[in-house]
Amino acid sequence: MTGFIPMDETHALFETRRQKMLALREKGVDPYGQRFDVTGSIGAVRERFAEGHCERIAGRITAHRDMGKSHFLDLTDSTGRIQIFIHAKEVGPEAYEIFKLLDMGDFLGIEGEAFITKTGEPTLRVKTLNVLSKALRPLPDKWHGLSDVETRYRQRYLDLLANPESKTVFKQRIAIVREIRRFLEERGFLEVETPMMQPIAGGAAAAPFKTHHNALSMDLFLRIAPELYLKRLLVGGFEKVFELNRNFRNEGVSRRHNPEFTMLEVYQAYADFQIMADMVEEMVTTVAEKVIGTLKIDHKDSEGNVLRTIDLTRPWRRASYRDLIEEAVPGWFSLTPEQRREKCHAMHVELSPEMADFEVTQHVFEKLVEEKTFNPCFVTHCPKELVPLAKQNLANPDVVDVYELIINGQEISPGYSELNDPIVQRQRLEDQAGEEKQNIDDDFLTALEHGMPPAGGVGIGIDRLVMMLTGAESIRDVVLFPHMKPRA
RNA sequence: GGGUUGGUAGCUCAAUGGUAGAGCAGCGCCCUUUUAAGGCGUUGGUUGUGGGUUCGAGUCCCACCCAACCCA
Repeated sequence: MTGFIPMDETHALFETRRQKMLALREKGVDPYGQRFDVTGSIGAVRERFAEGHCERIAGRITAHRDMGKSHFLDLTDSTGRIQIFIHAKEVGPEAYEIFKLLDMGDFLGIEGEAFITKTGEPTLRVKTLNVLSKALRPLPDKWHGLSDVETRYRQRYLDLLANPESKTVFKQRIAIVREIRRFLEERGFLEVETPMMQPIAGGAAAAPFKTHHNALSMDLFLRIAPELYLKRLLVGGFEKVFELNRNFRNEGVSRRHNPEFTMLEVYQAYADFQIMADMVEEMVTTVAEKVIGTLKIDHKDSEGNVLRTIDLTRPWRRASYRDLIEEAVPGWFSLTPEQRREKCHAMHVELSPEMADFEVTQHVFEKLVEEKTFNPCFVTHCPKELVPLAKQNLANPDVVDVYELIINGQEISPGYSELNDPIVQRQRLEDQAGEEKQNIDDDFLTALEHGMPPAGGVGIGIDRLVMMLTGAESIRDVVLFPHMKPRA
C-alpha cells in the first residue's frame, strides 16, 4: 500500500492513544516529560549488568509481554535493548495505573534493580517509572517491520526504527564522511566554505535551481559545483583546500540522481591529476578498510544473493580513454564518423541524430566501458571537449590531463590537472557556452588572470561513493531524506 | 518524457467478475518469570482518486495521482 496518507486523527488507534495521553494528564502526569538523568545507556547497563544494582535508564517501549499482574517490556535506545519487569504490587497502585496507560512506542524512564530471570534474561525490576513521551501513532509492526519503500523514504524515521540495516547504512555514511575529513586534515588540507548561492552557476554543465535575493534585487543560483570558488582560493594563496558539502542540480531523479547531492572537491597547488589519483586511491581504500573493514565489497540483490563483488585492492587500473574504447571496440578510432554510427547500430548502441562525433564516442564509452567496469579504473586523457576546466595534454592537445574514476559502473570521481591559463580558459568557456555568453563567470576569469598555481583537483560524489561502499543500489538508500513528490 | 509492475485494515500480506480476509498491533477477559509469550473473545476497510462496462468490480476498460524498475 501507499502507506503515506497518515491515519487521520479520528482513527480509533489514534483516538485510543490520545485518550490515554489525556488520562495521564488527569492523573497529574505530563505525557511529554522533562529531562531524565540516566545512570547509563541501555547498552552500558547491559555491559556492566550485576544483580542487585540499581540503574536508571530511558528508551522506547518496543515489546510488551503481558502476564496478568506482571509485565515484561523491552526498552530500547540507540545502544540496545533491555528487558524491564513491572509488577503491580511492587510499583504500587498509582504507578501501575500510569503503566496501564502506556503503549508500544512510548518513551519511558525507569529506575530499577537488576536481576536475572529464570530464562537467563538480564532484567531491571521497575521501582519507579517516568513517562517521557506518549506516542499517539503506532510504530511499524515489530516482526514484519516496514518494507513499503515509499513509506521508508517519505517517513524515514519509521524506516530507521524498524529496519536496523537501514540505520547501519546511514551510520556507515556518517563514518565515511568523517574518515574522509580526517584523511584530508591529516594531510594538511583545509576545509573551506564557499557560496552555495552564486550569481552564475559555474564549474559544471548542469541546469541550476534559481532563487532571488530581495534586498539586492538579483537572481541567484544554487551552486552546481564549488569549483570556481575553490580555484579563487588557490589564487588567494590557499594551497591545499577542500569542501565537502551539498551541490544542487535541477535535473531528473533516478536511482543514481538526487537533485541535491554531496560532493567533495579537493585542490592541491603544484600537483597534477596523477598525484590526485594516487591520493584518491589511498583515501578510498583507507576509508573502506576503516569503515567497512574490507576492500572486497559485496553488492547483493533484494533476495540477498551476491550479484558482484567489487575489489578495491590496490593498485587500481589506469588506462587511457582511447585505449579503453579500442579494447571494447577494436579499430574504433580508424573509423569515419559515419562508420562509427553504423558500428553503433550493429552493436545495438542507440544514438540520437543530433550527437556530435565526440559525443558518439562518449556514448560508446558510457555503454561499453563505464557501465561494464565494476572494479576501480582510472580512465585518463579524456577528449578536451568533455572537460573545459582541465589542462590540455602537452603531447596531444586533443585530450586533457584528467582521470575519470569508474567504480561499480558509475563515475565516482573526476580528477584534473587544473587549467590555469586564463586566456585558454576564457576561450574554452566561450566555446562551451556558445550563444549563452552571460553564463561565463568573468570574476573567476579575472581571478585566473591574477595567477593561479598549477594544481591538481578532484571531485568525489559522496552519495555514489557511499552506495559503492555499502552495496546500496539506489541513491535513496544513502540519502536520509530523498526528494519525493508530495503525496497529496 | 516512454514502457513495465505495483498501490487492499496502523504494519506484513491473502482474496476465478459473485458476502473484502489472515497474522501482528489495538480493545476486552484469563494467567506472578515471559522472549514474535500463551489462551478466549472482539473492533477495525470509500480496496490510491475519478469515470466506465456489468445483474454484480479489489478483480475488466479509460483517465489521473504516487511509487519501484527499465529506457530516453
